[in-house]
Amino acid sequence: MLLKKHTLGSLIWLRITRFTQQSNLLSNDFLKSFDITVAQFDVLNQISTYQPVTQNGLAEKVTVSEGGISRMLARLEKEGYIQRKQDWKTKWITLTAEGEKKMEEVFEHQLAFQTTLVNECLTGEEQKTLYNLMTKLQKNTENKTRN
Amino acid sequence: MLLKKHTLGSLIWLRITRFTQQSNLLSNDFLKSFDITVAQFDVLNQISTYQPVTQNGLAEKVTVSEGGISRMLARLEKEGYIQRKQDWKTKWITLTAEGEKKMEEVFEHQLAFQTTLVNECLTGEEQKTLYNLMTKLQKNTENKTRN
DNA sequence: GACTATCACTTTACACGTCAACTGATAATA
DNA sequence: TATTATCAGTTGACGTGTAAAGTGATAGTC
Repeated sequence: MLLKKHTLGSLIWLRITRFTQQSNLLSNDFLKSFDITVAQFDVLNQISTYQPVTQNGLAEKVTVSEGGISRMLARLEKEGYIQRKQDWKTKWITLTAEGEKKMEEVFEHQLAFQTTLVNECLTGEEQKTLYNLMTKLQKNTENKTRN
Repeated sequence: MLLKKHTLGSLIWLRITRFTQQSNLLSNDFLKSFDITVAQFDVLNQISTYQPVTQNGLAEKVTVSEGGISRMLARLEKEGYIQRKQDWKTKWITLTAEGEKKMEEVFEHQLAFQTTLVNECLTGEEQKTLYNLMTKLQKNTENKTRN
């Protein structure tokens, strides 16, 4: 019996997986000069946007487990980028002055880096299309995760 | 001064990152019943397609570092799914009978799982478009990695 | 006031990824 | 033969993800 080796869906999945892996490599390499990783940038960026925010809320924003965000924040706190204030049962996260400064320093470069990677190979129209399709796909997947 | 918070490129990047993370969660959860992870499936699948293959070759196929593939294969060998045969300077990787059996058992289910995730939210036409755009993007990124 | 529940977070054990330093097999040369 | 280079893979230190068990603060109930 002849078995199907792949479908359009599985090919898409493969491309996305490889892209993510490779683009993280590039980003980490780039961010090394700022002494920060792409995961740390992602978290700091979300805090900067949504602060003050609880750990739970942050975990949801960056799609990471509670345990994962706990460890990440411990590191960022040790580095002096963020602070946690216990209030009632929850801890509220904010950037420290040093964290704000770091983000100011890094943000535009990382944004330019990501933007260039896409601009180099896709037209504006193509980017809009890709964004719409990826949004559909991601939202569908997100809904399934909530169960 | 008003700073730009994001570009189409960075929004795409975010969607892709979140999708990857969430879809890996779902896949791992699904594959748990087969006692295998999505990373292991990916590697076994590549071996099954390209065997016999060297560790170097395999590392490139799955976009993982030499060290990473070495550890992964050590695990898979311990589980009895693959074997490594030293020949000259290189080690050639093949699936064992048990590995073949595992893949036969898992493959179609994982393929169906991935396919469904995409079919649920995108039309055939949209899938073709997404595949083409992701291919462009991934290839562009891949080229940059080679330097 | 003591018991229990619950929420928010932490910790542990482990998978999987990186880089950089190391090892082992072969080849090439003095 | 001894020295050195090189290629292929391994290992160590560490970042980041998970699940599941543990902890500490608060609330509700007997």
